[in-house]
Amino acid sequence: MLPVSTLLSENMARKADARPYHHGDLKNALIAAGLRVLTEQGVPALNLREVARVAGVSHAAPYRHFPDKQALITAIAIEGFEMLAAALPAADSAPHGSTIDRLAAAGVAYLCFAIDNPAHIRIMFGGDGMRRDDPALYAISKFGLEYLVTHIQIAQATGEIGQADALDTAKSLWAAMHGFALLVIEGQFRAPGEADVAMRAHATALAERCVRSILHGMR
Amino acid sequence: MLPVSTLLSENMARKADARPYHHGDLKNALIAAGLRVLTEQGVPALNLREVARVAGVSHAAPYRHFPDKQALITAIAIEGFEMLAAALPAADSAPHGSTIDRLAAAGVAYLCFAIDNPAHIRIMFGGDGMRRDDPALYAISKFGLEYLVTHIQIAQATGEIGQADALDTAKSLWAAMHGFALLVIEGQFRAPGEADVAMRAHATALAERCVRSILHGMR
DNA sequence: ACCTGAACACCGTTCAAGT
DNA sequence: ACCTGAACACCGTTCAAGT
Repeated sequence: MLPVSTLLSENMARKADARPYHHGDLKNALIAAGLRVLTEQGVPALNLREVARVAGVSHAAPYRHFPDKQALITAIAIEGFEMLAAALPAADSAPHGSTIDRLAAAGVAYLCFAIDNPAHIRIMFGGDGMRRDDPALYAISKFGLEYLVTHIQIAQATGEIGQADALDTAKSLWAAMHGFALLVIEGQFRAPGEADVAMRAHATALAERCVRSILHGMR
Repeated sequence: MLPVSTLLSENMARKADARPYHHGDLKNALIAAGLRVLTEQGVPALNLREVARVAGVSHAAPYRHFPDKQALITAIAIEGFEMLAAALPAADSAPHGSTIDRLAAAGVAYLCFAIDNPAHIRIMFGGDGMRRDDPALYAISKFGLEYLVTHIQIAQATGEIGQADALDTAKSLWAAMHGFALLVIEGQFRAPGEADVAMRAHATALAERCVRSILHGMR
C-alpha cells in the first residue's frame, strides 16, 4: 500500500507531464510525433508503433484517432499543404513590386518551403502510403496551382505578360519550382564543399530566374 | 511410389520451367520481380518476401544475391538510371535540328521516360530506402546533368544560346523536366475527363516550350 | 470516451542444414 | 555454389478488458 501523498503526487505528475497530450489532443500529438519520426529517421522508419512510442502512448492508442497508418500519413500531408498555402501569400506581401515579382516571390517561397520542410514535401508528393482520395487532401492540394493561375491572370490583365493559357503557364511554373525543390532536397545539386547556406541562395536565385524566363516565354 | 517416367518429366519440367531463373540469373530475376511488384502494387508493398514469391524462390534466397532490401532497391534504381542514360542520346539522334532542338528533345525524352516508367522514376528519386552512397548509383545518376552541360556548351560555342553558366542552365532544365515528370505521374495535372494520350501530348508540348524559354532566358 | 495488453498475420534478417 | 525451413525481433491491426 502506497501512502496517499505518493498517489496524489503521481496523479499530479501525470496531469502535468504525461497527461497533457491525452486530453483530447492526442491526435495532434500523433501528427507531430509522426513528423518528428519522419524528419529524424526517414520515410521507411515511419511506423505507427514508433509514433506511439514517441507520443508516449501504447501502440494501439493511435487507432482511437486514425483508422490506419495511411490516415496518419494523409493528415501529415494535409498539414504540409496548409503550411504551403500559408507560405505563398506571405511571400506576396511585399507591396513594392510588379505581379511578375510576386509570382517570382511565390516560386522562391515554394522552394524555401521545401528546403525548410523536406519531410513534409516528401510525404505530400511521395504519393504512396497516403489516401489520395481524401477530400480534404484533394481540396487543399489544389491551392498552389489556383494561386498561380489567379496571379498570372492579373499579370495578363495589366499587360505585364502575354496571353498564353494561364493554366498552362501555371503548370509550367509549378513544375519548374517543384523540380528545383525535389532535386535540391534529394541532394542532386550538391556541389562538393558547397555550404547549405550557399546552396540555398544559389538555388533560389536560379529558381527565380526560371520563373521570369518561363513567364517571358509564355506568349 | 511414383513411376520413373513421372519423376523424369518432373525433373525436365523443373529444368525447363522453374529452374532457368536459378542458373546464375536469379539476381536479375529478382530485380525484374521487384520492379513488377513496384509497378503493380506500389512502393509500400515492395518487400523482399513478396519479391521472392513472384520470382518463385524461398524468402531467404534473395539474401544470396543482395545483402539486404536496400541493395535490391538500389539495383532497381541503377537500372532506371541506365535506361534514362540510354533514352537521352536516343532522342538526340534526329540529325536535322539545332542543338536547341536536341536539348528540347532530351527534355521531352526525360518526361516520356518518367511517364512510361513511373515505378523506376519513383525509386530513382524517392530517395528513402535506397543506398545513396552506392558508387555505381552515384556515377550513373550524374549522367543526365553532364549530358545537358555538354550540349549546352555546344550550343554556346555555336552561338545558339547565351553565355550563362552552363551548369546553372543545365540544373534549370533538369529541374523543369523533373517537375513536369513527377507532377504528371502523381496525377497533379490530371484534368477531369482528359485521356492519358491527350495528357501526354499536352505535357510534352508544355515541357518543350519550357526548355526553350529557359534556354532563351539564360543569357 | 479513451487507453492498454494480448493476440495474429506478416516482414526483414540470420543461420544451420540440405542438394 | 546455391537454396530451404526454422527461428527471432518487429510492425499493422483487432479486440476484449480496464479507467
